[in-house]
Amino acid sequence: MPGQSIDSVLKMNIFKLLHWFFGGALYMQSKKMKLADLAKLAGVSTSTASRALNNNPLIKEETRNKLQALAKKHNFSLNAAASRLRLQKTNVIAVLINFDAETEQSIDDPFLLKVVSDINLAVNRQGYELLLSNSYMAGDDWHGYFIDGRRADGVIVVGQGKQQARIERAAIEGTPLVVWGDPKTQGEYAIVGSDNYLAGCTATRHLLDRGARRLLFMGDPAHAELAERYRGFCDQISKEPEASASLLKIDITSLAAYEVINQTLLREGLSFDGIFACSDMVALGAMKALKERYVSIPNDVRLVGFDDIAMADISSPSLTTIKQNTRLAGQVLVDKLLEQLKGDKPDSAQLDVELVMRQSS
Amino acid sequence: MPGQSIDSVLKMNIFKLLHWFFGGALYMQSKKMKLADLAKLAGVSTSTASRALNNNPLIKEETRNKLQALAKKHNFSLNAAASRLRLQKTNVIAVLINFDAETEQSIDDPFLLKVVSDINLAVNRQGYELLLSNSYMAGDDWHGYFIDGRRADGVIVVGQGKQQARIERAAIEGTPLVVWGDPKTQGEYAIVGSDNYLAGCTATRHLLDRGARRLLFMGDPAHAELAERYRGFCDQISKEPEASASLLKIDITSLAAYEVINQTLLREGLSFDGIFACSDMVALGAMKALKERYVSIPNDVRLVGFDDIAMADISSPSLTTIKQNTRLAGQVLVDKLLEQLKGDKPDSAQLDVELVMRQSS
DNA sequence: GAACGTAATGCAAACGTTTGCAATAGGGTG
DNA sequence: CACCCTATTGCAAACGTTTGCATTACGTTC
Repeated sequence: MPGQSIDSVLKMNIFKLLHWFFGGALYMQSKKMKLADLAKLAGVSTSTASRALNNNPLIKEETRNKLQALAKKHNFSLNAAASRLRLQKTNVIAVLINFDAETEQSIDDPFLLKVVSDINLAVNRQGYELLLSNSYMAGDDWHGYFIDGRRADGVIVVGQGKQQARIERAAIEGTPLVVWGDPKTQGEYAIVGSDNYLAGCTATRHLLDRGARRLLFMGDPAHAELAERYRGFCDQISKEPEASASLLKIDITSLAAYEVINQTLLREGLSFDGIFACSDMVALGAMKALKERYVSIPNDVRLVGFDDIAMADISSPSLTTIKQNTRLAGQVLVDKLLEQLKGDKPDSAQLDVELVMRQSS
Repeated sequence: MPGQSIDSVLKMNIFKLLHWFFGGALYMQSKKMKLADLAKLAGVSTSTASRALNNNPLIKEETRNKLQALAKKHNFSLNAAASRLRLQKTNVIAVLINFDAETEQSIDDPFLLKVVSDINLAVNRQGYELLLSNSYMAGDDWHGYFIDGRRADGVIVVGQGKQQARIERAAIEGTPLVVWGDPKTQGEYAIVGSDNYLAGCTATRHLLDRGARRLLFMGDPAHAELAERYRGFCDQISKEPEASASLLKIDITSLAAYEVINQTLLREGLSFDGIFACSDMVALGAMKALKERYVSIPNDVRLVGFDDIAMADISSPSLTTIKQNTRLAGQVLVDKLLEQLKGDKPDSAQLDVELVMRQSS
């Protein structure tokens, strides 16, 4: 009958469709192969398979190679969740961007992002993975969230912040922990950072050497790192009889810097001839304000920044600045964290900085 | 006897020591409390405890509150590894920074970092965590590594790259996947990105409107996104009879831009009066070279960038640019990924761009 | 008071690894 | 051939959750 023939055509197509579906598209996500399956395929026990994949010398090299080849052939990967559960170890390092109660806001300082990026490299080089987190996710109980929660084996905190209670608490509770911040701060935890005092001295001395006498510090000494830079700044100025200093306390953004320089110029005219900015972004904000009012850099005002972000080299005039070695920082941060995972209690570390002289001074 | 008394004193001290040791310092890292312990404390079964903490309405509200309070009191957190194993779900989204076989090198374009940062926000807002990864860790078999390996539930790829084989493969193998790139590219996967063609048109039209006639495009059309921008560029120029165009094919770095402009000026003099740079970093590199040779911006050369990074506003002259909405991009990327986790197959999405007019044009 | 319905809770299996210990194989020695 | 030694492999338990199903408690209805 005609009806039947149509029916069977339909059926055939449906079959084809199903075949394609299950044999093709869905085949890919068919039951994920587990270690036991791999073992069966190789004709060994799961224990042998496990050891073989982990390169355990207990297993004959021949067997090991065979299993590793088989695993590669079948795109087999171990279930990390299961491993972590069994081993009580995650092979993950959490990086915690630490902001002060700021409204949920993404990072805009390129320097911090660079630090994260360099930490990422160092973490990978050690065979760990990187969980990018922030106070929003981790809440206040960092130890509970990361360590007890088996989300990471240790934590790197980027940004000391103004209040260090949560860091201190996590450290006391036994969280393997390293902080990027001011290494002179005393606490229960290891801190890696530049020698901010020395850097402050160097930058200021450089300004003085260039003939500046009425100096400005732009930044907020409430931050531990900036406090050190400011201390170096003040110390150097006190050594120079004719030099005077003042402090422009601002948020660490280029916008704040731009505005405060504008206001200062309006109010007092050109009451300074040298600026030590606490970051390159601040320096560049200041530079913009100065240029708009036709203040010549470096003739009228010498300008030194901090960080050596990419823009420091591109701005015009290019920006003299203190270079922080983020690459090394990432390395050291991770090394110190891994030491803690081994049970040691590493000290804080000061990294050398470097004055990069460019046109702005 | 005297001997005994000494003995007992010793013993007492040892006891004290042990007490301090286990009751004090080590107490902190004493056996991590597990769900069963919490349940015992509350006098319920582990199943009830589990359900209570997960707010399962099967459990009486009173019991739920009690358990949640108890958990908070004891800083209890569920073992994520165990949950993930049992649930076959990680609640993690991997973000994969995709570079082209470049030597192990950290990102330096602030724009990409901004994208990552905005993705991070969006991911968190959905209650997921963010695994920051790269091709170095993930190898070629992304599906195996992330999905089968139960490291993440889905992947967001930042940077389409020049070769898309690995992306395609992962998509075919069923990886929930979204890419930040050129949404016009056809493929097995959803792509989110700006409308680069339109953006190219807008930027170029703007240059033409400002009177530029001999235009330069700086960038490498081998990248899908840049190809679209270039296409828009060419289309607009072809509509303007007297306008001419040329292409400076360079890496997307400010340094490359600086050098190529320098060379061009040396070789040909000022052979152009308008530049469309494929990124702000490129634009700023070009700007530096121009300023050093006293080419006036925007009088002699009008300059338009792309991205609207923070620096665009601070440079002087400030940089006219095409703003990409990274905030929204993060949101959309995550939304589309979550759709896939639900089983849907979302389409690519084009985001609107905006011409931000500043002094450079 | 038996039967039933509903709300709340408990039991036990399962997720996929890793590893201490037991077991086996194979080869050399007395 | 019995014995032992070593090199290799297998067995089974454990890691800490979640959840289908069974069970209990308790009030209601006939």
